[in-house]
Amino acid sequence: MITGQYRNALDDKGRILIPSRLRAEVPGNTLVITSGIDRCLWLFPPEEWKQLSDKLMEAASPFSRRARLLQRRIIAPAQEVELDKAGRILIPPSLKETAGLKKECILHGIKKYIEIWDVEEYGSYLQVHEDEFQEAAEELGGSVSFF
Amino acid sequence: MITGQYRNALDDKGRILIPSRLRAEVPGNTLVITSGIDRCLWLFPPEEWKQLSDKLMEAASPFSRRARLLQRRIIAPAQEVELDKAGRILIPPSLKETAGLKKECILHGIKKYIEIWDVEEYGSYLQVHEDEFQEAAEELGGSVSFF
DNA sequence: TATTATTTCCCACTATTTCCCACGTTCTTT
DNA sequence: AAAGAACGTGGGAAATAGTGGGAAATAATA
Repeated sequence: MITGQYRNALDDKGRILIPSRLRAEVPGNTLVITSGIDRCLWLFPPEEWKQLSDKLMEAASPFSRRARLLQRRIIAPAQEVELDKAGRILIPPSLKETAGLKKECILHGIKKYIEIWDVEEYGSYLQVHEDEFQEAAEELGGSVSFF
Repeated sequence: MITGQYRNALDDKGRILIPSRLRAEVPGNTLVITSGIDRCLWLFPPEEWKQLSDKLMEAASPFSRRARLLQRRIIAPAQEVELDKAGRILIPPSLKETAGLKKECILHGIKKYIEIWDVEEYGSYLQVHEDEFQEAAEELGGSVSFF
């Protein structure tokens, strides 16, 4: 169960350290990186990736415009990456660009996968969606309670 | 039943003491800390956290915009923290920042979880929401009575 | 084929985290 | 009131995390 939010930097070679707390939750030393929804990258343990991509493909005949779109956005950009001895991965340049990563990044775990954001992109994402978040939380008030 | 309001200070290393009265109500010596709604942090006993986060994840595919937002705001920042021998926890830097904690903090128990606020943030929160509080209290007047 | 550029692997340094201990203050008990 | 226990705070040292950079290996270009 991967959670926790961290701030690390891309170095000049395009490498970034996966925070050790997150790393500890990842089996093996390879991950699948791909373009996420919203301006970020998604990192999956190979197992999780297999499940997700299989599901995406099932629902997805190449004759459906939407399916093709999903496949192209999520599946096509996926690459396997290895953790080096220091626990870093090399971000493929094309993905670095699509996510708008510059130097300072936010990494966080969402239970089953890890997201990587540019710090500023994430800041403005949160800002733009603040009202929507408050609404969503308010709605939860009706169905989720602690007791 | 965790209740009571206390004022403790973060030290230079980002540690804060959980007041012993609150600590006494916590089973074990680990808590889950995450970003709350409004500018504060929430501390849950692992059990409670599991329940809450499972509920949040239920309705939550990464392909729903609203679900992603909730996951990013509530689930992603969550981290397990251990109480040290003195009964303190280390506030992860990213959370310290999101909650705007400086030094003096308010800790209070709300039945099943603990909130941590920066003293000043909390003061202005109360001020800003005073009217709304009065209204809410008024509404309750119709349905809740002490006897 | 020689030369240059890029990638991969490894090592090293610094900052942060973790673990432990210590001290003054406050509360409780006798 | 005195003594002891527990509470709240601080800090030092060892271990680990995070970052940078050089050299070897591979790929690209002329």
